[in-house]
Amino acid sequence: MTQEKIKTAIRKTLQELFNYKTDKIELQPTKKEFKGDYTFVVFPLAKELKKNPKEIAEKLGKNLLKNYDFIEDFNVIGGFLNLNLKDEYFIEFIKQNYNQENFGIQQPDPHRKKLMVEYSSPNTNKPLHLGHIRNNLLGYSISKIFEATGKPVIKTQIINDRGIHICKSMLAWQKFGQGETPETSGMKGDKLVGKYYVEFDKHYKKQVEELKKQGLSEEEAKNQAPLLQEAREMLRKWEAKDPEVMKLWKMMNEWVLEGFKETYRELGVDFDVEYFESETYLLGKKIIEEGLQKGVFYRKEDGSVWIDLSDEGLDEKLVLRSDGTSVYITQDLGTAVKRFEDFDIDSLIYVVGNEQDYHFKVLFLILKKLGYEWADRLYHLSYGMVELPHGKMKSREGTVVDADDLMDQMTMTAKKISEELGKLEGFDEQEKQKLYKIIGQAALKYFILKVDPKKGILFDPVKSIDFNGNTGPFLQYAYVRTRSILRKAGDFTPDFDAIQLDEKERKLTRELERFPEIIEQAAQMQNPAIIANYIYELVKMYNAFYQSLSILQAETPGQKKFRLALSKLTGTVIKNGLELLGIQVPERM
RNA sequence: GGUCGCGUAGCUCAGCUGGAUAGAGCAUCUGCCUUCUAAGCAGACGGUCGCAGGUUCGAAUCCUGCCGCGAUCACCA
Repeated sequence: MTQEKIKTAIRKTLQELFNYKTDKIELQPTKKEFKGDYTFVVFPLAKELKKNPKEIAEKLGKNLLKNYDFIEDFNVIGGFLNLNLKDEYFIEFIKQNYNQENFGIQQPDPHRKKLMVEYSSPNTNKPLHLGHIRNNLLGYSISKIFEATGKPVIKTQIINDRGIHICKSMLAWQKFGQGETPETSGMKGDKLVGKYYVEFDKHYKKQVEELKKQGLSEEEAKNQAPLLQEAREMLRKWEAKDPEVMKLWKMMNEWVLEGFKETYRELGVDFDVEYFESETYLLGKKIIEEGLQKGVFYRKEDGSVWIDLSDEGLDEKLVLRSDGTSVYITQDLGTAVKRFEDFDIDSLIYVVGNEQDYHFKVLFLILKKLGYEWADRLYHLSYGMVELPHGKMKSREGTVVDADDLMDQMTMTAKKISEELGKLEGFDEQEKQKLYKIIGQAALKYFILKVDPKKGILFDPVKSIDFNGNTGPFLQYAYVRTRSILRKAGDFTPDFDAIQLDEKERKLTRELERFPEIIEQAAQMQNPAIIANYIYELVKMYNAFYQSLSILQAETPGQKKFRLALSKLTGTVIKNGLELLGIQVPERM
């Protein structure tokens, strides 16, 4: 990176002047109130060198100015050394990069060990909802971001296609479905199955009420309701591979998966490998055996197996039931190990909501105690819940926002706003439809990804989506303008004459320079919001530049070319940045 | 109750691993479409960074305590 030039210069000079060695030089863009392009803070050095910060800064500045020709000037305020760079420094950077479509984006290096990202991982008893959307967007985006740093990524999910909740929809369908299928009902498969999950709950509640009237306690009634008993029986049969149950299970699972596929496609996310819980739920028992031998676990009198994590500030945790069957964490132990066996990976990110923070803490700790060396390269990308103005989403109470419905709604909103503004008038119907979708998706995705994952989101489906300000469509629009200006200008060659740069041009260039660094940072912190907010900053600067400096009517040809190049690179960064968020960008709008 | 997370403008959020006078958008008000797309730009208004201490040249940022909100503490997943 070009910025490295400055850092290296500072590093060298510090060593020459004070015999002070350091690897990390932190450079920050100079605040607009002060003169300069980059600021180096010398306070931290003052202590170590036992010298007055101002003195250090002055000396450093003088030597930099003397020895490096890209430095124009410097000034010192307190312990801040503000460096003024020559125009050539910025021009050189633009010249090098303006034509690079992949600016900032690296190709995954096949020689590096891979990273696995697990996300989505739905249950097959109901459709995807708003919460899954946040999960999917985060998972997909973080995968893209890592790839852009050169790390190869395997995207995966584990489909929870087994268990009592699945049996509930199956049972309800069997009892009340009258042979209804996605074809006969015209419903999407996941919606149909979800309908019977709700149906189960309705009838179940009724039964519980009746039992309570007969004098049973709440708890007894819930436990003894015939429907639940039947569902449990069905689960037992499933585990015994009863052919009837298996057939039903396979059929309904296929319906759901077909439905998911469609939702994923609409959302623009995908997976490289899929795991199914029905195939992996028995894994992990071997690991328990292993752990018992190593003395990591212990067995209680009733046969259940536990781990004591109290010296880590956690509790005792069950890892195997007294009847020898596995619990959630047993399976997760098993699948984690399996993944490292199946693939050439060195780390694994789980994208899972923050209600499972504790679970993953325990999971990682156990794996560490078992001695897996990769255990400290497991990460939980934890994110906050999405809440609605009315409160929480509850699938049984019908207060969920369905993923498909939401996406449709976004397309409609995009259409409405576009029509009101009279945009897209020259486009034919097919192009329009495509654009509505792209714009609606951008609004939704950006709205969710721009906030820090660990924070909760308040999502108001009607009000919260806007196309002004810090939104997806705003950024798309900015990109489209960079394209339009290049179309007008036609081809140009990069022979920038000696020109003087405007303050806005310098600022924009300085911002562009940061892009590769920002990607690195977003990957490191596992936070796509860093990219989102960076692009927004960039676009604000671009708009200011665009609006107030005439690009095509620049005073000199060199200036015009420079501005065009600046426009082009800005467009590239917007595009690449948005694509890291899984947001498409149109050529025109 | 224990543990974890969050608390920044009326609202929604930034604030990059401690830096200079705290930043956007929405909302409210004022300007700017005959010149590259006004889904835009320029400006005004708006702050005890939950509260109280501490660490230091310097704290929204780190530490401690308290208050508020949320999650979690199952032989559920």
